[in-house]
Parts: sequence; structure tokens; C-alpha cells
Amino acid sequence: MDSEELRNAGLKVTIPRLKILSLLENSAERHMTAETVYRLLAEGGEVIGLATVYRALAQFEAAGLITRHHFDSGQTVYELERGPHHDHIVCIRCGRVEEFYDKVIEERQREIAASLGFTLSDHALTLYGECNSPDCPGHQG
Amino acid sequence: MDSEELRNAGLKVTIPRLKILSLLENSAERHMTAETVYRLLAEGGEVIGLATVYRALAQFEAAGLITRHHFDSGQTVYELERGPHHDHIVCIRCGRVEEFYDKVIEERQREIAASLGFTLSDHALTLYGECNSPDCPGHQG
DNA sequence: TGCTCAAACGATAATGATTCTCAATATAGA
DNA sequence: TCTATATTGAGAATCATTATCGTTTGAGCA
Repeated sequence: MDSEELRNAGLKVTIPRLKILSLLENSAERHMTAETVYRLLAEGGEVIGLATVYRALAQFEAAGLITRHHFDSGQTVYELERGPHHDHIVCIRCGRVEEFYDKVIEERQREIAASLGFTLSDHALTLYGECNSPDCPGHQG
Repeated sequence: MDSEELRNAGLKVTIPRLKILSLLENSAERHMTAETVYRLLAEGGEVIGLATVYRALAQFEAAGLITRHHFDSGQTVYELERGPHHDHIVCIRCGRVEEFYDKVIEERQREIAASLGFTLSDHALTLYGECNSPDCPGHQG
């Protein structure tokens, strides 16, 4: 249960935190901005202060429950830490985000960091391009 | 000359733009925030409005003269587009930025995008870790 | 179950980065 | 040089995020 996750993370179990965690777990969209979390909760009748949303997201991130990404588009999104590590590809037209994992790239990153004298602790790889989904506004045909 | 670059970019040649471009070309530090550009110019006796700095950087980026990066640390930096493409590794302690290029990673990215149905137009890869420079505050020994 | 207190909440003020507004000024071309 | 237009600078406005602070709530215990 979500209560467990919060307790394990050393966080007090509160209604707002449970609602936010639940939203992150049950939404079709895995990548959300703080604003989006706030809005979706409000639309679902759960009005939680925006400050609380930001606080909770920061705490969840510190606890390792979620991950934060700064895309070059400028938007900051949060995503539930679930399953193995992966990177992202973002459509520059419709904003759709897909995930991928590539073993070769992961390995090369470690080697590169080592060769430059760095102890690698994290990385961010995001590809940008045009998706060819029929729903994408840039889709031809 | 810089005037050429501006003209080629379709931008009117003005004093502020020349100063900013010159700073980017002649500074030891290749990665700067808008604030930094503003401050360095001011320290050099060239007081250029902050709004103008932001505008010029945005125009230079649109013209392809410089590139903007949003690091996960939150800072937005600009860098002169010079020489071949490269990615970055940032020290999480001292903020030092190094560049690198890896052919294997570049190729894998294209393949991945294609396999996901995207037409790749750009990418951002940043590694985060601890550098082992003697000047880094986290350096041991 | 009720009590107590620190932690968390929500509203809103504050902050920091970036963009916009607009009157004054500078540039490119005739 | 003159003119039309683009650019500049100062400061207001905006946007995302964080801090403040009085009120409320959760967790442990009698």
C-alpha cells in the first residue's frame, strides 16, 4: 500500500501525500509537472495546496520514490521511479514522452566518465524529434 | 569578424550584440548563464541591460550561433556553437563542466529514435558526477 | 479513546529567472 | 544626411518555485 511506501521513506502518512502518490501511480501519463499534479487533483475534487504539491514532490524525490527531469524545452517533470532505469525521447511538436533503455549507451557513459576522471553518479539523456503518431499535430497525411 | 556572423544570421549589427558575442568567443569559460554574461560585461565596464542580454542570447540561439542547455541542477547555460557536436559532464560539487564526444553513443541514439518511430532532430546528454580535481571542494587528500 | 506536540498543511508573500512594455536611441539604406 | 524601422534599457509583469506563518493533523502514549 502507499502508506507503506511513505513510512519506509521516513515520511509521515498524510492525506495530501497519499493523494499525490496515488495520482502518480494511477495516471496514464507518467510524466507530470507540479502544476499538472495540482490541476489533476483539483479536477478530481481533491484540492491540495500548490505549495504542498511542490513540497511533497521534493520529498518524494529526496526519498527516491520519484525522479525529476529538466527538459531543454524548459519544463520540469516528475515521474514515478518504477522498474529499471530508462531515458526519454520527447516529441518537439506534441510533447509526447516515450522511454527507452540502451545497454550500450549506459556502458559507454561509465567509461567516458572514468576516462575524464569523474565518478559518475547520475546522467540525463533526452532525445528530441518528431514522432509520427497520427495524433501529432505535425503528422503528414 | 563578428559583424559578419551577425549579418549572416540576419541580425542587425549593434554594439551590445557585438560585445556579447565577443565575450562568448573570448572567455575561458565556455558555458555561461545569462546572469554571468551580464555580470562579466559589467565588470569589464560594458553595462548592457539584462533584458538585452536575454534577447541577444535568444536570437543567437535561434540563429544557431549558440546552444542552450538546461542542466538538471536547474541552471540554464549558453555556449558558443563551435567545432563538432559534443555532450557534457558536470561536477555535482563544483559545477565544472567538461565536454566529450562519443561516436558509439551518437550512433545508438539515431538507431533508438528510428526504432521508436521518431525523426531525431536533437538530443541532450549530460553526465553528473564528482570530478577529482584538486580544486573541487569535495576532493579528498 | 483522548491528549500532546512536532510535523504538515494551505494561503499567500517572497524570490529568482525570464519576458514584456514602451519611450528613447541607433542602424541600414536611400 | 534623412527616414523608417529595429534595438535598447529601465522597470513592470509574469511564471515557476520556495519561504513564512498561523492553523490543522498524525503518531505515540496514558
